[in-house]
Amino acid sequence: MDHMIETRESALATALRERGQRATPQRLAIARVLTDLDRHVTAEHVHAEVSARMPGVSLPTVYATLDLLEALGLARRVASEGGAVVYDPRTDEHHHLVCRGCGAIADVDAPVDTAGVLAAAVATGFRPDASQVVLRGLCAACAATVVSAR
Amino acid sequence: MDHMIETRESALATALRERGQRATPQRLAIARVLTDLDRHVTAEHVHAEVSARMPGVSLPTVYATLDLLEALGLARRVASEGGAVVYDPRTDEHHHLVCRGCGAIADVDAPVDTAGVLAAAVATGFRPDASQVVLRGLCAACAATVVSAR
DNA sequence: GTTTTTGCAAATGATTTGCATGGAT
DNA sequence: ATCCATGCAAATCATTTGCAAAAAC
Repeated sequence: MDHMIETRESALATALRERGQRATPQRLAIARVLTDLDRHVTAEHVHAEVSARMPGVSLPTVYATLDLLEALGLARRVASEGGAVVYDPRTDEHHHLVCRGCGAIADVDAPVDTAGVLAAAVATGFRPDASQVVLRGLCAACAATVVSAR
Repeated sequence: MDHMIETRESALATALRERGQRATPQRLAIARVLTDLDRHVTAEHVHAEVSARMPGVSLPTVYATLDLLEALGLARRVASEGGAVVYDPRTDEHHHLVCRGCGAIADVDAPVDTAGVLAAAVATGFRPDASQVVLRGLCAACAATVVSAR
């Protein structure tokens, strides 16, 4: 059992070391929390959960680690309402609905061909890590509020 | 000439009144600034420029008005780095590159078929106002920095 | 006249920074 | 032994809120 845990941690630890990054217990814990929570989270959310497992981890460390995990391709930022940055442990292709009323973010799993934009981006020298379609509008609940407010 | 200006202002003024909103000089000035600047802007940018034309306009008013203009479909939010919210006066379909190194945002004009996601979104009761593809990655300048830092 | 919008000041929320200590390699 | 990462506290930045006065309808 100890052996399994060791093996699982090693995968990330190795990935970090290969990039010249140090495999600290905080980073491993934060990465674990991210995959365990398995939903859209803010730095505060991650900090709360990681603190329960490993007391003393600071918020600045969580911010720095989430940035790092994004650079490693292990997490993605989703376009948020402008408040807190939201991270997504899903790294497969999917898209997002952002409600301009309440700020809720929902996933959408529909295929989109982004080859054209990707090619145009690369042509300008941009090196894309991830793509997502973002739809802004009103969620069902907020749309109902606007109508009833008339 | 006075007549032309009056006519131009009336278009927005009428649109506002039709929605039960008041056509205040601040709102008209902010809307004008947005189209005149014709680039990605933050509330601070808009405030600086509108202040030059109409001293005394407050930042909270700029925030409220940008929100309103987005709801009216006269401006769009673009997915930003997480710092300040960025508004775009372009309301035609186009997409964005966001650099995770420096936060720069660039436009991409390549067609993307978002019909599938839109349909999936509407099926959940979401009412979309706008769609955009967001590519996160490194701009040419930041990509060069990473390579040279090795 | 009534209701909304504005401006001001203060509050709140998110993220970053500086610096000394501790830890990973 | 070296250099990077962490924790703490404070600073900074963006945005929102409460409330009284002014303006639009």
